[in-house]
Amino acid sequence: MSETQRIREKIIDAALERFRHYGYPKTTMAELAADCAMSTGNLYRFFKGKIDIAAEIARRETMTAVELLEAVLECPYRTARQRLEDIVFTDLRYTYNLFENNPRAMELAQTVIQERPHFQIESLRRERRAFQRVLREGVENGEFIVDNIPQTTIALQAATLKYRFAPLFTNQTLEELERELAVVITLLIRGLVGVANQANFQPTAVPTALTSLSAAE
Amino acid sequence: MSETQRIREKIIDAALERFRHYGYPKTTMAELAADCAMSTGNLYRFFKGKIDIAAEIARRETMTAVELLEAVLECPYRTARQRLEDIVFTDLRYTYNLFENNPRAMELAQTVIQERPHFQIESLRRERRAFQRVLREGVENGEFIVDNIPQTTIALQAATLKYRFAPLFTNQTLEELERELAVVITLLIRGLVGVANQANFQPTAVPTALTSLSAAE
DNA sequence: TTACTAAATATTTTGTTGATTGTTCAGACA
DNA sequence: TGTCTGAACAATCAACAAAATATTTAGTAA
Repeated sequence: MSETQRIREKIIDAALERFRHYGYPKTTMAELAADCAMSTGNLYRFFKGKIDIAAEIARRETMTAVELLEAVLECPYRTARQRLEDIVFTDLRYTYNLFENNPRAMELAQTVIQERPHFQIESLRRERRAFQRVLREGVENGEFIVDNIPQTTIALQAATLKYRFAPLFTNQTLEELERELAVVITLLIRGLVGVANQANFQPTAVPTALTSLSAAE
Repeated sequence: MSETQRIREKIIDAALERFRHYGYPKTTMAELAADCAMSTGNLYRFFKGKIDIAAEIARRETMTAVELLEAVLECPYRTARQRLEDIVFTDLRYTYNLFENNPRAMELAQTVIQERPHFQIESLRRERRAFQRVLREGVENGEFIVDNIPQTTIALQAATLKYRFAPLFTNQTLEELERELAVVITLLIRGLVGVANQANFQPTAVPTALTSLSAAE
């Protein structure tokens, strides 16, 4: 890791700590500089501005979310249907817990999206890759019948929109959201599978937690 | 109509006019009172407060939306599938146009929801009745196979959430949203119809406008 | 030249004040 | 008695100054 990179990490660490404790607006560049034992002006050699520090933190958060999805997809011996369920439930639980046990995270996300509208588009695009991968797998092994994979990927993402920023739309509990999502995903999957696979079709049940989402971080 | 009711209408009319032109916050109770040739204090005999006037206006807007849905559902000789498509596209187009050609409407809606959280729940409940009616019809005539109608109604509503307050989530054009919704609803309907009806299943095409949504009001 | 500081400057936030506005209520009027 | 007014009161807003903060830059040291 380059020296520049190392210093960037130090700044990020300091910001992570302060944003979590005091929130984005109450954290000053002077404080971050002091934490890193450098002058305020020097921060600007590592980040273009304050919002860029927040954007980098938010970006990493979405990256770890996507990595979590990819880890879930690595799990062997699962049908495409199961993988799709894994994705949406993991996604719901991850974002729900993130916003639940870290109230500042929502504020940070909204600030970044407000200042950098492209951020949201990129995050959605990254998440969509996981959907698309599962869809393609399912089509290849004959489990799904889809004529236009990119379009259907977008549709799946749109139909499960509510379960990403759930706390933004509703104050339902995680359990309620999970039960609701199970019905939604049942419908969607029945829409994806071919006639042959509908014979013994069972509704989706709320799966038990796939990964232990520790409260820390 | 009682005299009290008549005066309430007069107040609503004045508020409608002023909210549309100057917005909710810039409209004063004194102005509304003057419009109705009464004292400020007297307004409070007809509405509990300023927000209640806004809430009544918003409630009526949702009522006409629901009435529009019900009118669409009156259209004879349509399959349950077509009716479901009618609902979601009508809904999308109605709300999109409402917020499009009346920028104050969004502000009003958000103010009311903020102050009266129950408002949104009630609106969704009313809209859900239309979904549920179609679902029940579809099940009765064998077109749909649904084991739990209320649950599935909620799921349908959740999956099409994006297409109600669309301008809130995205700056996509109506055409883009329509194309996307067509794919979503195709998936959902394939998830609803029984195996027997999947034989010659065709994707949903974006329907031409069902009703002429005049720009006025 | 490169990495940095510290001061200069631009922008944003905060606090304060007066004015405006929402709401209540004592009393007038019919 | 029931309807309504207008003043009283409370809450909110708007404007502006002061302070805090973000960002830029001139200058220093290695």
